[in-house]
Amino acid sequence: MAYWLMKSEPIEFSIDDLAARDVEAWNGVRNYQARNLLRDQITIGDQAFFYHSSCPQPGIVGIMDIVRAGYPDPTALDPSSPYFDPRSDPHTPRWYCVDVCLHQRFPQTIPLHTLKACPPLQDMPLLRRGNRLSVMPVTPEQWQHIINLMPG
DNA sequence: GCCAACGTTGGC
DNA sequence: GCCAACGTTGGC
Repeated sequence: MAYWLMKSEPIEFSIDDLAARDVEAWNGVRNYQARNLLRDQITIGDQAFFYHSSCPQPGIVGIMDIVRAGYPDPTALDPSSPYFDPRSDPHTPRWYCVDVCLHQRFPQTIPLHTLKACPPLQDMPLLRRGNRLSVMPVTPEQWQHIINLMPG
């Protein structure tokens, strides 16, 4: 049982979009470091924070359950997909995805500036300068600290 | 829209 | 294998 944080631009895919689905493939990740996590580390029963990036209020908006471990990302092989990678080979998959479902939508966003103000969270990759990882690990301590930031 | 930071590409 | 150029990310 491990914890993660996954970013999405809400203009592309938001927590509202996820709430409308039973299960959603978290696909389109095209970064090798994130790919390795999706392929090798993230598994059924793990949980992940849903993070909204590149938007008016960047921050954590809810929790997802991982319901299927890493498998080859079909969008990489689909010429009609915006995530199509012409160099992908079906026999040696380059990109991976996992399936997620919504566990909880927070009543309000935990904004990035709130996370930045928490000393126990300063080691999160999310808060490192220039960080660009869209899938990253969260320690149990960080996870609990963030949960405790929610009112109620 | 700006720009810093970073990953990827490709020439050599 | 180096490294400059380029494209992308993402906060502000």
